[in-house]
Amino acid sequence: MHKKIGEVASVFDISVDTLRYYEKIGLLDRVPRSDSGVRYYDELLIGRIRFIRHAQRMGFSLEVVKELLKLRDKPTNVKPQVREMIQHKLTELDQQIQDLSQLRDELQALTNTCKDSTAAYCPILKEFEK
Amino acid sequence: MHKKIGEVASVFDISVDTLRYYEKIGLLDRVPRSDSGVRYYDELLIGRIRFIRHAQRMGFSLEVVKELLKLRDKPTNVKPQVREMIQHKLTELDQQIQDLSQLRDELQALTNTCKDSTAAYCPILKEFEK
DNA sequence: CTTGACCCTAGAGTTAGCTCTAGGTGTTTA
DNA sequence: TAAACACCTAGAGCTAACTCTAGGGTCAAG
Repeated sequence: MHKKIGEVASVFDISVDTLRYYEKIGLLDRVPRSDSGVRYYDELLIGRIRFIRHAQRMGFSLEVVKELLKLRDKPTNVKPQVREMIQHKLTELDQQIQDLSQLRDELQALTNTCKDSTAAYCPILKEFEK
Repeated sequence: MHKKIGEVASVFDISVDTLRYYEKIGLLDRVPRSDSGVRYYDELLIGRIRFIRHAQRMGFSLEVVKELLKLRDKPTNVKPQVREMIQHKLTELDQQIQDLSQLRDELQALTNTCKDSTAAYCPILKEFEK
């Protein structure tokens, strides 16, 4: 049942370097080694890695994932803290989406500037002078 | 009329380091120096910096800005190339916006999982195990 | 008994766009 | 004349999340 690093890596489609890196930065405690030093990951560890990847996919930085892992390790009720972290991320995402949307609209307007133009110079580049 | 680096920096609200950096990476040619080695920026150079900052605000990386500057320096009609670069950026932005929106929706769904829950454990953290 | 596939470590390199450091020159104000 | 302040250079450091390098160990198959 216990998997070596290469096997775990292919399960999650990440590199062995990434797994060693997670250990190095303390996202995982020191992974148990065989006598010859080979890492062996049990189901608990693999669950932890799954958690990390999932949280990361949800847009959380590894630093925040670390905090989430701490909360996960706590036996107490941690809903309020977790909810707050998610709320914070939601707010951040909304801001990012808004910023990008505004940018897109401005760029769109820029291409319209140029549309059907018969000018010899490029009106878009001219716009960047402002 | 010619401005020293500190003055230019404050015009654009950037640091002098940033201006020297732009020169170092070839976004600006070697800026003319006084006998004692002090940089002096004329209107042409300042226009170029304005162009850089504007293009950067529009979401282009400095590498792409470099290409835009090359096009700007060309006397020939460059509209098609520029339009294509803008189109490319637009596509990229649309993808990013879509990705972030999906993320937001998933996170939102996650907080709903938890809402009004009376469970002792945190359903959100549970969700990350999957 | 050697080749190849895997594993190990410590530490350096990557990316973008700055930002800072150390050590020095020049200019301006009290 | 001396302190304060802006300028100069070369090069290192920062962030995040890896990715790679060098040098070496372990193990099964042929």
